[in-house]
Amino acid sequence: MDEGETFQEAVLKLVMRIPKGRVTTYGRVATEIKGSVHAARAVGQALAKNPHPGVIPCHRVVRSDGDVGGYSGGIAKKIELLRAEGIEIEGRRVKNINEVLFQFSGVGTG
DNA sequence: GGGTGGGCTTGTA
DNA sequence: TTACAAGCCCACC
Repeated sequence: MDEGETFQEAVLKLVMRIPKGRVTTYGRVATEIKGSVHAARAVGQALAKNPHPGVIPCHRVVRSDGDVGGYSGGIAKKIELLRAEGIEIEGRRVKNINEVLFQFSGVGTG
């Protein structure tokens, strides 16, 4: 991330790059920024406190297990948003997580 | 200005 | 499936 950018900013910016109908995992974001999957917790913190709700598709971030994880507005809400994008959700997990899983690698277009 | 605790996680046994 | 441990950042005192 840029030196002037903070961890939170980096997370938000990265999540903003997630296209519609796609999702990513906390670990992916954490690895892209800190290179440590354990930073996933910090990623959740950044999203939980996203200063730009609506601009930051924090609902497109799920757990590596496919579970939608949590959501400040409610897990049910997160599921509804994902389904609204065409993502299949079963119970609290993404069925085609492997298909909608967005990868930052190879997206270096901008 | 310094120290501690909690959180939208992950991986292994 | 359940329980435990590791590492990261922000907020509070």
